[in-house]
Amino acid sequence: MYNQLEQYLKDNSNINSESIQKVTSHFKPLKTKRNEILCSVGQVCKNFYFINKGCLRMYEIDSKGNEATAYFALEDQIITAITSFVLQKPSRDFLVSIEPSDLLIISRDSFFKLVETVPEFRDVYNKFMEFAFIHSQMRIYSFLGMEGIDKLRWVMEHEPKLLTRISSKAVASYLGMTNSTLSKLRAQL
Amino acid sequence: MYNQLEQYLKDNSNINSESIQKVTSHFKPLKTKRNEILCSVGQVCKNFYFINKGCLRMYEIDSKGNEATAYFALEDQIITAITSFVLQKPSRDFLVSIEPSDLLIISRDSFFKLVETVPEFRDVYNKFMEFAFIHSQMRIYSFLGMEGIDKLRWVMEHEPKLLTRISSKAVASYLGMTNSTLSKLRAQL
DNA sequence: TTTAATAGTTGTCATATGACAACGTTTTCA
DNA sequence: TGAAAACGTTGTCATATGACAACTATTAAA
Repeated sequence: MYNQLEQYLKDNSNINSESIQKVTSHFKPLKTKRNEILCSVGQVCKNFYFINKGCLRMYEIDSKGNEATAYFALEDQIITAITSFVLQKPSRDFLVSIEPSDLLIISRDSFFKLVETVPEFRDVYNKFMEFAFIHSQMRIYSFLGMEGIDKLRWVMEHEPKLLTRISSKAVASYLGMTNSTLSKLRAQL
Repeated sequence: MYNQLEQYLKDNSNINSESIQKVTSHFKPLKTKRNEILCSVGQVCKNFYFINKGCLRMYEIDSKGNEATAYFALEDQIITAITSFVLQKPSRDFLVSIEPSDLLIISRDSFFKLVETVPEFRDVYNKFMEFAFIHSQMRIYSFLGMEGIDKLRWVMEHEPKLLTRISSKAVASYLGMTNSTLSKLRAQL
């Protein structure tokens, strides 16, 4: 149940067994179906998730009704509706399972209590933030001024799993294009 | 000299006078001209900056020779070529002054020593990361699938200073469009 | 101050992409 | 299993934006 999370903690800090025990004890298993909403627009996000199996997606719906995906998280990754989780303001995003998923869930209170009391867990959080930021920068850069075909190639190179596993529609919303455009670009390759 | 930095530290943590003293003592003043390069592509970024006066810009040049601006930092903000600074890999970005600027500079070694030894400074760093990430998310979202005119309106609403202070060319590279397009959009308003 | 370089504006034209629709395929769930 | 919904593909057409160029305005440097 906690093997993957333990490995994640070890990979991202110099954490010892005792602290691992302390940290993992605050995570509870949660099974979701496909398309289950973990955080909805307007809600204040109260939880943080580790993915044992499955896939979550964070996205918003803009003023024209179009979806824009911020990111996807697969196995052995952590995710939350970060802006809302951090600032405790109503979320502009949906956090949704796009596959039936086995998750580990921790409340915000427990999460930040651990951040304060377990230095290694604080390191894990900071690394997560750094990674999230760096990933986000890569996308801004990579996508600004890039043509559709190049965005597609970028994802093929950097996040190929997305293309095999996730619906074209969702990938298109991640690339900032319509699904019909993505379909035509795929045909061009 | 250190008034603004002190205020910044106070605004972003519950730091006491002693720690303020300890932190600020590691920052050294640095005056730059216009268009001075603080970190170049290929360099590993070794410093972190606080801006007393002036403006810095972080950008990259893509494979087609087009500039893409990640962000601008004005007075009372901190900035570095973050990805390189964090990962200590050669930077893909330029960090450049776009005005003559009065900066405070701290080396990466001192910076992370402070992060480890001064809990309040660690908080400041984490807040910076959180802010940087959240800002970056806002842009990804806001710009994905948005038309040029709406991106321009977004900046007018969220970062109006950029439009009055920074060259159109640089703003265009921040919005992911050419300067001629930006110019035409401005005429439309 | 003068000259050169840079930046901004505007026009024309080509093109990538969105909007929409038609259609076939796959998935869902009763 | 069968019906309905969702998804993916492909076509047509309209349009926003890039590329390029010509010109003006502004800024920098000698």
